[in-house]
Amino acid sequence: MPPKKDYQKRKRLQRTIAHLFAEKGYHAASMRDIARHLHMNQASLYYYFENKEEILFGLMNDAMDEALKTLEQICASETSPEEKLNRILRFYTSYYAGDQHLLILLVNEMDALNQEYRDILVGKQKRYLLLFTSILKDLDAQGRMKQIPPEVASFAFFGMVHYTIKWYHAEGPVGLNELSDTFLEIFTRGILR
Amino acid sequence: MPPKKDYQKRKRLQRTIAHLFAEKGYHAASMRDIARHLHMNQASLYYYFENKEEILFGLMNDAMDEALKTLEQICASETSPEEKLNRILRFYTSYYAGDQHLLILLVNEMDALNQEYRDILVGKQKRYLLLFTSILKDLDAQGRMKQIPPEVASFAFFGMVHYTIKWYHAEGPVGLNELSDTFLEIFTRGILR
DNA sequence: GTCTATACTTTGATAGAC
DNA sequence: GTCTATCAAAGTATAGAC
Repeated sequence: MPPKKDYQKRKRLQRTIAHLFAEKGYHAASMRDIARHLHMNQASLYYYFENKEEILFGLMNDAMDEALKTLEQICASETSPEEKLNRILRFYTSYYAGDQHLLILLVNEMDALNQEYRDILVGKQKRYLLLFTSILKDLDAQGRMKQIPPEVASFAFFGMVHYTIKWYHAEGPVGLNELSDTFLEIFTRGILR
Repeated sequence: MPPKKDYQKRKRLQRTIAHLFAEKGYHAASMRDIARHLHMNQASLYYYFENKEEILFGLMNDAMDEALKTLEQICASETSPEEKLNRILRFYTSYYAGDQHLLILLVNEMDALNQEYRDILVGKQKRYLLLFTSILKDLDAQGRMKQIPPEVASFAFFGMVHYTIKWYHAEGPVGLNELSDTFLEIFTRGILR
């Protein structure tokens, strides 16, 4: 199947759909909902997209690629492991200044995809995890880290950060910088004096 | 609408349905799927349950009540804040020895419920958060805690723990006790020496 | 209590005019 | 490119026999 025309508009539509998918959930948002949201006819959607699942995959895949690219840049940079963690946290919190919906999709909607699509994203997630864990192993090689399974520590980090989609609002009392700093403190040094 | 009879069987059916909802997701699991899974006719489900949504709410509400009860007991006990955190972690990891599906539903499927149902559960979640945060404030009153917004710390904790549903398997290399201990260490003291 | 049969709604997707 | 009209499939739920 040849790629559809009008990439500009396609991208623009995708971004709006991301909001809808994130707010209502992929399954709960029907193609009619989407069309209404875009002020366009339902049938017209099929000019830009193959089908509903392809929309979701496109969104998640692009978001995953961008996250991977960012993490790769951070890992390749000549800075301390702690500064790398700091930059990763800044990247995550930047989602909330801009488009947190993509993070919501990545966390919530993996199961909505078919096997083929899911395999692709899971593969990229594994690379992502590996890259992150390598930072912790650098810390460990410097003798700075406790005897903690690096994977458990990685998942603890992701859990802490990804869970923000369930409670954090950038308009609330906690600012983005404070959030980021607090997470770094908790993860590296804990909550106790 | 009067409550249905045969509570024993209803409970038994509910438990199986919890597995299906957790594995496929609430929306993706149809009443036909459920019936097939239970080796029973689709129509027969409506003898035990009012409708599909009531099944999910019943499961989540029971799970939430049990979690609240446990947390209340822990908070009321005469032990140190750290021991309380330890017991809470043990309670969470016990989900994985037994029925992690309920935790998955609580984390994933809140949006699937209608406003009325959701309000009930959100109310209980808020009580849960308040109780947990009170433990951190006890620590703070003892002067043992860093200058960290208690709510952010609470959510960091829940994030770390709830995220296990995305990656942890009790059959894997990391045992339940090790998981629990590691989480307590990371949360209270961090990953660095 | 469990079944067959079916009503009714919503869904994703397509055909074809313009 | 966008629309109207429509389809087949799948969804939840109910009626009523046994």
